[in-house]
Amino acid sequence: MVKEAEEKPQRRASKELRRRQLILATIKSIAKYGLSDTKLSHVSKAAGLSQGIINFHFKSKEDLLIETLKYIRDDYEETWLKALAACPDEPAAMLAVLACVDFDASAFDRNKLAVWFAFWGEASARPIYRRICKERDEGYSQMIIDLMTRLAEEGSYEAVNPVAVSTGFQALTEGLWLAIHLSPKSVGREDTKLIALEYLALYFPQHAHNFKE
Amino acid sequence: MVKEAEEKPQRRASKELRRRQLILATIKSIAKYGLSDTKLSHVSKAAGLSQGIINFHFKSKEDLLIETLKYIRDDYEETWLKALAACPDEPAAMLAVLACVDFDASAFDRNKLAVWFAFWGEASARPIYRRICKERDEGYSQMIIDLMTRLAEEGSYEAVNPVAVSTGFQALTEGLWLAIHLSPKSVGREDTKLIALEYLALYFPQHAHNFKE
Amino acid sequence: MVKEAEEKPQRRASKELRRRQLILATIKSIAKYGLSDTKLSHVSKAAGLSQGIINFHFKSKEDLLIETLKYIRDDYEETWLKALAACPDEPAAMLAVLACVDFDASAFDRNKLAVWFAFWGEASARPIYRRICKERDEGYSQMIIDLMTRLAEEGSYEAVNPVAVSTGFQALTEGLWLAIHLSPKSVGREDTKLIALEYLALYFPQHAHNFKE
Amino acid sequence: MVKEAEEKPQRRASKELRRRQLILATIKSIAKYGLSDTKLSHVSKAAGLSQGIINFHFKSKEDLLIETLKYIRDDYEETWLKALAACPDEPAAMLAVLACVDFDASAFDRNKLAVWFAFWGEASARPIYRRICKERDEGYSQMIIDLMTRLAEEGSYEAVNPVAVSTGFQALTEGLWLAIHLSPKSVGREDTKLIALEYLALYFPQHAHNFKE
DNA sequence: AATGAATGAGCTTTCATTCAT
DNA sequence: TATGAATGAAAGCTCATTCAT
Repeated sequence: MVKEAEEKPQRRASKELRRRQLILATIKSIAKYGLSDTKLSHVSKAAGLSQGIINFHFKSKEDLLIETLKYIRDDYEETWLKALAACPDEPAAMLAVLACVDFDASAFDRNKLAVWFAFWGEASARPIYRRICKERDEGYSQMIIDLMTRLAEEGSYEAVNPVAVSTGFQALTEGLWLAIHLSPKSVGREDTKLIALEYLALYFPQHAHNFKE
Repeated sequence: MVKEAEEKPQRRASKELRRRQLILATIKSIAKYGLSDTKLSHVSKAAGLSQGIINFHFKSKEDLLIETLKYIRDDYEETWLKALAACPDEPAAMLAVLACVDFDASAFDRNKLAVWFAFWGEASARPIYRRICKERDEGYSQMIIDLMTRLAEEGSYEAVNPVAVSTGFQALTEGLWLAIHLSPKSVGREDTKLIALEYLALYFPQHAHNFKE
Repeated sequence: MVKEAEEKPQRRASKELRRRQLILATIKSIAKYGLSDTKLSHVSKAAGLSQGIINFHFKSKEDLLIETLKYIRDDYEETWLKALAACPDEPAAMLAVLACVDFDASAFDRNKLAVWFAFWGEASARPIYRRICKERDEGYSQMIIDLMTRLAEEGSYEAVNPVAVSTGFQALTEGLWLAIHLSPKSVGREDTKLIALEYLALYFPQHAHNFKE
Repeated sequence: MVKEAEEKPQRRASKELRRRQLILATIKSIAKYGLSDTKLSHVSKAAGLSQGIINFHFKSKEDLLIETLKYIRDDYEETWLKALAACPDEPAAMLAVLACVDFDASAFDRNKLAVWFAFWGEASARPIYRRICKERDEGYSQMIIDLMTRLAEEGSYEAVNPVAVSTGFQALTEGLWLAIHLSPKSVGREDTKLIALEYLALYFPQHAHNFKE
């Protein structure tokens, strides 16, 4: 029987599944209760499992939190990599996709946003969080710089400093996230998307048509 | 010696003074330990006072945290109001001042920055924090909109939507804060200041000279 | 050895068993330290368990106290119901049994007596205690009234007002408890029993023979 | 001036007044909050004075409580001594007065009643309270025994054992107090007074006319 | 692999007491 | 005498972690 042969891998898979399940429950709990009020009992309850389960799958609560942060770090990267993969290999189009994906219904998740802010909030006190947060930014940042560099060569954008503009672009995006985070009802994702696109259009006016919705 | 005065605070200080002293100690503690790891013992120790003192001057730990948040909200407003008061009453100059003040050595305080992120991190879970954070933004935001509206009338900036540009500007500033917050060593306040100023220059090119350092 | 079983309680006991165990420890503690000096540490130590156990099985200390009061309320009722069940169904005999059971070695428990006084002492300040104390009295009182009514019909006790006599009888009993409570060494349970029986004999002289020991 | 001569005594008197004031506030607080929830802040507030005042006039909180108990002990004795003084020197009349005074509007004070129960509640744990409570009973008890002995000699009450009847009488009175304490709304002082008087009438039928209202 | 009762360190909070004013 | 800010020991309670089942 095939089943027998798969038994062991299945068990491993199931273990991995449990961890995933608990990480997703942690994301929900952080969004709902905040990082400082997230208890393991919230998490296990949200996962529909028993109290002690977490210390069985994670070394400690701290470990669970770090794994949760790593999860959303990887998840974020995956999201924009996928978006880029589904788009023509032209820097302007790709930048436009990146500007959009952060605010698109398909990828945007209020809970994950809350988790980012939660860990950013503790970053000054916990180097490990800071490191993982920065890892997220660095990959993304490098991609933006590359794209802007390619774009700057395509057009005549000699004045544009890709590093600075990329820093600004990323800052703008994350600042707009804050606006949504604080005022989900009054700040819409459509508006913020337009603001991010316009930023690109201002710096790369010859490709402005790429940065219209 | 000045030190003596600090080590042995007057045994009987005014209530308002003590509260201030404790709030300042709370800011330090949040920056150092994070919001979720700030203990009252940290705060009272940082203030050089006894354990019980906090519940004597504040209803509870939660109350202390809220008062701390209100304190930095008011402190922030005071800072930019003062900066504006010391500057000629011209919208472009005033916007430039606002762009600079957030990154100027005179006003910038890494601890307070950490406190902002700490509370933003809990904002999704605690409406009271969210409300106070938004109050900070609203006054500032309104001032930016007013200035941009005046500037738009001065020059021929018909295409500029002051509300959207102001949202972007504030987002950019706060996003740049995040970059500093996460990478204090690699992201300099001079660089971020230039990025913020350039944002203004892009939208208001006829006043670009105002937005050079 | 039996001792071992007591010293090392089963690590996993049923919830109901633990609650009972903690309530009994609470009774001991109240008798020993008084209500105002009963600490959770006394209780958990008396139960041979750890500090945190109480908040695991009871919402709060207050909840534990209320459950303790309910326990002795129910325990008291059970005691006299059992005593009545073991006695012929004749009102005079039954009244005699009720007069005796409160002072009989078999049912009398100095600790529980102390607990009653402890809660009576707080009754004016805490409606919830008052309510539970009254519940105890009401069931008992009704039984006394019924028996006296039956007895009054049997003999020619037209002058006897069962409600008033029952109130007096219950008051006498509880007052005698106070005498024992305050002077356990000089006031004996045999003496008080005789006083209570004589009260009945005075009101129901035709059945006086029932009210001799 | 006379004033100078009196200055010192006045000061002492004023000190005594303060203590009295604080003891009265303690009685109110115990009735309102219970003994276990009576805080010095309640007492000083009820007295309209400042926090630290109590440790100035009493060695400690415990000392204040003991003095409060002594106060109501003396106050109680004073009450029935005065009532006896205003009554003809005949044992039956005097017993009737004693039966009444405990329930008479003139002397009855719900707060003091609550204080008695509060201290009785702690009596099993605190010998000092027990001692003072017993002191109250003893003087009163002796007076009752004396009166009953005199009465027994007057009439032909050979069968009456003054000690036992006196114990019963006092128990009845205190038990009726409990009924009032627990159910101030449903148990009236008129009813309890009649029950106490009837007890005397039953034991001393030849003087029954003395024990009618 | 999973449960959930039990633990106990560590937190916030209370409050009698002290003491500079 | 009197005040009330300050202290700090001690309490109740929380909750990550453990472990018998």
